[in-house]
Amino acid sequence: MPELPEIETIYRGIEPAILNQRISAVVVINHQLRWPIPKKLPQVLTGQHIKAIQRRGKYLLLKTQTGTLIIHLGMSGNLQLKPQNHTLAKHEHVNIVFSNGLALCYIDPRRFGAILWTDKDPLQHKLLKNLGPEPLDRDFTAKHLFDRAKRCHSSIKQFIMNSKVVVGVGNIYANEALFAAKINPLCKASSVSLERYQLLTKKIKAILRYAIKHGGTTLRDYSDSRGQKGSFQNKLKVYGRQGQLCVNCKTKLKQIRLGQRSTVFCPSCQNLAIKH
DNA sequence: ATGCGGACCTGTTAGC
DNA sequence: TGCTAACAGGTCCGCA
Repeated sequence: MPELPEIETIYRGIEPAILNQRISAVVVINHQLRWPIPKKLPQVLTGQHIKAIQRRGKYLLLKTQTGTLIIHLGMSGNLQLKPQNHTLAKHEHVNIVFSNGLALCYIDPRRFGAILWTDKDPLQHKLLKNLGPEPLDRDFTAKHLFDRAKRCHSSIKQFIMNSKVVVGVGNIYANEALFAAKINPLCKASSVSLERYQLLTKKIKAILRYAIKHGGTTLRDYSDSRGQKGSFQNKLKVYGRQGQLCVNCKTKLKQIRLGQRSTVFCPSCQNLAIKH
């Protein structure tokens, strides 16, 4: 489900509803996510206030007086705001109930997501401390990619999907950004020129911003915290369009698998190998 | 240090 | 119609 634009959309939806709110109850229906939800969570959270909410890559951080709740939505997770007396959805695993009567509901069919607690600096948590820069921040630059790529042997697509290189670029937006920058996804990251990385950096930023503006991409079941679907799926130029014609040159789009992920590109427009 | 495949899960769809 | 296999928005872990 969620890449950076989807997480950002969820973040913007829940922030005004739960900031400074008091947690009146925490109900865990199923502890078994990617890692077990800490047993002590209801005890730790109840009575606390949400002091700040932050997104780091695809992680959401909910800070209270005593620590931080680290939430990752995995492949199929979602957060929904509902009245506290709502009926439970299928695959609804956690409810965080606030004194304003709203419940923040964690729903995740595949349970690849995670809900963890830390009382230390969350950015130094094992899962977050090695993350690369935020793609929409100033320190995400062409030079950063170019320098980092020198010691990388993988393809450009796997390179930009590596969260140690840059966070938030998942399969959909990796495909779209490489198409926009006219780079073949199979091309070695180390063979891409600084000039081409300048174009790619611009395209990644532009596509992520544009997707956020459109509320993210709803392929099957993604929706924001109020149940609203995204619309960026209508703007996709290559992802999911294998066999259809390139919007630029009418060549048939090709699909391959790269690192077990579906990869779609235009063999004509994205012909950049070593040259640029 | 880097890279690869497997693992974690359920649901939907394509193909026979 | 029904069964099976492949695939789906992520990413950690163990091993080479």
